[in-house]
Amino acid sequence: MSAKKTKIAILDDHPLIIEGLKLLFSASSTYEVLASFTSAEELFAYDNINSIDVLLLDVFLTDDNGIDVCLKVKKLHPKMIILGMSSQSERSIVLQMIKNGASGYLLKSAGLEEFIYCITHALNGSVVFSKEVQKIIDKVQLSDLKSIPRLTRREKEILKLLIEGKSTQEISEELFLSYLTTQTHRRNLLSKFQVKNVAELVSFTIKNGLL
Amino acid sequence: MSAKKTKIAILDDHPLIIEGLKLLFSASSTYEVLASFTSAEELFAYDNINSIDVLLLDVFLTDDNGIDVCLKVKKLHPKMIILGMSSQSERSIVLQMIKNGASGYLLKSAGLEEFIYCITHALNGSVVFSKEVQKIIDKVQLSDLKSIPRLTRREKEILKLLIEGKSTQEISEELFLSYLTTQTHRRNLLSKFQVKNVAELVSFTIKNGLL
DNA sequence: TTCAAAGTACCTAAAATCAGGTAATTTGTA
DNA sequence: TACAAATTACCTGATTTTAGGTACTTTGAA
Repeated sequence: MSAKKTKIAILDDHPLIIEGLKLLFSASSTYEVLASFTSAEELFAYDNINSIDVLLLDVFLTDDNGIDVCLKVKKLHPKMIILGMSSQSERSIVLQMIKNGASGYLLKSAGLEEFIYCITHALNGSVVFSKEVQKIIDKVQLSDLKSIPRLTRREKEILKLLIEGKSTQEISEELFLSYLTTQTHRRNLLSKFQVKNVAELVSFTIKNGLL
Repeated sequence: MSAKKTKIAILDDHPLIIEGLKLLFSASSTYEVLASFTSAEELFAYDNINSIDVLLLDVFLTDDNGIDVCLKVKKLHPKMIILGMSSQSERSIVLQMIKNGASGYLLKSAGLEEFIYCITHALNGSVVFSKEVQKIIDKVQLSDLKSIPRLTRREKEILKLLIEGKSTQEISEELFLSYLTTQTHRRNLLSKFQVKNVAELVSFTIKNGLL
């Protein structure tokens, strides 16, 4: 009797992680790694994408944003189970992933059994987190209606320069904007992120792997 | 004829990475993974530490700072070849690792062949970098005499609060300091890091995994 | 015990940020 | 094409940061 194995796909830009995961499932009688990708384009170009049961999705990709990828995949393939992964985790990013349709979130530092455990339960329809992630989820913080705001192109540009430590004056010159315009964008950024100064803005942005 | 294999140890708090690396070397006739650790304590407690030829060292450990670990290991075991690894890399952190005795630096996103290649060359006495790291090294930036400064206890406290977006006033109240004292520490931080505002300070600190 | 480093605190003044507005033009898309 | 969103720009004023000093006390290590 040839039981069909659950087909896993991996999207991660770390070949080592991919190898580790492949190894992890190689001995399994219930799971098999169908394919692995190091960029979102590869995934979307994959012609057998409909066969994927579970997608293990790295959230911090070099070219893409895992949160957006998650949403896009879920729109196109609603039945696919997606589990987010990253090395560090910020509460807000985990919640955002769930909001975008992910069935769970794992830290890459999770033990090997945890991976198996989480995948199994996600397939059963649960939303699952690895232990460390669960800890973060559990501590309810005031700060956490704070979802990740959608930024405009201009705002992203300015945010990037702010992170580099540029002043309003310098940003204005670099982008050929009026000092006052830059100030407006700056203010809108603080307001969108619900932070009260640029330090906090920078901190939040980097910790969440945005930009 | 039993040629002695080169003995590799791995210090990384990601079990998956460890598995991936083990797999990578499992087929090799010249290398073998002697041991793996998920914390610096484990490494230092290892009784066969003297047999290690090459240490693959994750720079962003949850409990320890890879840069410090590197220095400590090199002091105790000068002949051990150390290769730094991380997911992202900042020029300054790579340089700091080399300064502390590392023989090279790899991005975890490096291809599998790159790992082998770099280890081989490091054993021959070269200082090696994976491709992506080399790119970063190559672009000489003005900013890069900027080594990572040594901070005092107080400065670390204040830096932490600055990252949280706290103002001078708030920090003073929280630490029971005069407003003017906090201002002095703040100024010293900017000066030590050679940055010109708190945004850049926060950015540099987080990107380098300090604190 | 002695000396350097760390921690504390104060002064002044320029520069930049933050916060509250308003409003015209341009862009993208339904 | 019509409407919403984005981009641009200006005004004012309070608050905070940045930058240059000096100087006394405490702490820790040689």
